[in-house]
Amino acid sequence: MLTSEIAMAPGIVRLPKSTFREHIAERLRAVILSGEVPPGAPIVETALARQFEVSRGPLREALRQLIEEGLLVTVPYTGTHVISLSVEDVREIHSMRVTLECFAFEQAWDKRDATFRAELQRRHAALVATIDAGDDRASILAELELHGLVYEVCGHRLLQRTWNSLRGRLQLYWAAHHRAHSIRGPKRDGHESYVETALGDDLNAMRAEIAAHMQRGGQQTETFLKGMAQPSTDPSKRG
Amino acid sequence: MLTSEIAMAPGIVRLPKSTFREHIAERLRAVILSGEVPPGAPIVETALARQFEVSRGPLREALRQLIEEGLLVTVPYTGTHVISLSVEDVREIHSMRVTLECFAFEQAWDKRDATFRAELQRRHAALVATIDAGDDRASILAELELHGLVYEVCGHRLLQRTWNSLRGRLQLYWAAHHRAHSIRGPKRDGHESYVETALGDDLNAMRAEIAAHMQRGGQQTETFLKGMAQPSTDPSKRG
DNA sequence: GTCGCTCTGATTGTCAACAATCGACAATCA
DNA sequence: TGATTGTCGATTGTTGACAATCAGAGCGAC
Repeated sequence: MLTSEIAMAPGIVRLPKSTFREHIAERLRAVILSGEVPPGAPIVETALARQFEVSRGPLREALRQLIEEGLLVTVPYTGTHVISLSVEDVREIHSMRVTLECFAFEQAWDKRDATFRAELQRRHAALVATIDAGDDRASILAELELHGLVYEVCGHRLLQRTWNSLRGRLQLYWAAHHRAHSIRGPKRDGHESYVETALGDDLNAMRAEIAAHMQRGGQQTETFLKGMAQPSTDPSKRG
Repeated sequence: MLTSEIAMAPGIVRLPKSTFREHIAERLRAVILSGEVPPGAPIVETALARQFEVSRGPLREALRQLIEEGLLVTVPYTGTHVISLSVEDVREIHSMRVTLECFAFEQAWDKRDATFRAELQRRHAALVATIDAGDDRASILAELELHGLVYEVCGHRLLQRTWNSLRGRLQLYWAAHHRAHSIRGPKRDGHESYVETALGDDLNAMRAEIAAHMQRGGQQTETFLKGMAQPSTDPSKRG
């Protein structure tokens, strides 16, 4: 779904104005989030500019965008590289997910119409399909799609924006996680009760379900990360 | 507190590496958040470049940074301008504040040592002082400082990062708000119970206090915004 | 009067060259 | 031998010029 398409009339959409910066940012984000360019990998402007067949101007702007999104880190006059998340970073991602997703369900609780229910089950089925097929990369995307539904439905743009930012880090972590040990594949789905509760009538139960769900995921990855403690390269500063 | 200063030896600190981009982003953010450049105002690259005495390259990167922070909006080949928040945007900011600040207090609840208590009271006193002095601009900063303490203490870098982003929008709104009608000045402080509860022992009471506090602020501004419904120029898309 | 067209000035997007800085290696000296 | 300093290649930061695009003014046809 292209969010940059602006509806003007039935069947008519304004084509998004294209700049090199946008295309580069999009493609670069894709290869980073897919894990093709692993965490910690250096990003060299001149090489990338040659590869994308553009000059360094628009490339640098694309990099600046990804830096602000929290996917890259740069040191002036020295270099740029893909962030590598520490154990603590991952822990923070999980706790933040609980908070945001509970808030999203609170906002969306009264908006769960028939369309929502059907879409939720459709996405769950899609996730199960990718897991059964053993397609790790697709299952990552499917799981993000499933959890993303409530943010789309709740109608809170600022919340969705925040989730988008968090989703990037989560996806980055999952991709690296899978890349390193591929422990996602064999595991069972674990979203049955999530979907069931989301379709039920108990908001408090949903809050508990989210916390439990994230904690399961957190513990699974916690054991994996033990021992390979790498320093966080995530800048806690603002600019 | 300059976080970029790194202690090396007594009296010796590493000077922060400076680039034009950083300085411009800093100064431009300051004038936007102070309200000197009001919401909706156009940002012309060539004019700004002349003003800052740099070329358009680093200036564009600074703009890109502020765009990603959500302070500016740009349309390719057309122009850039300061965002203007709609009524709905402000409503979202307030609801998000409740969620984040409750989460922050949950994380920080067991870390409220003597230093925290003293600092909280110090910042509250500073806020009261600015209000008594009738200094609207200073009182905005003081209130942000007061609410920011819990984020600093909770030790959750991702949460603090999220708060920083939200704070920018809040500050922008407050500045424009004050600029338009200056209704902040005469009003009483209203943080007594907030501080009192934050120093108490009831986390649930704190949650309720936060919700009530934000709702008060929300209602105050709600009436002000009624009727001057301006369309949101905040891009809900990602990048 | 209104619609559509062209032209124009302004603004942004892109490029290639140049300058500043850094990290690493080699040379030098106590 | 160890530490310090000079040098060099690589990389990023910056610049000014040029190209692409847009919004609106002006004008003519209907």
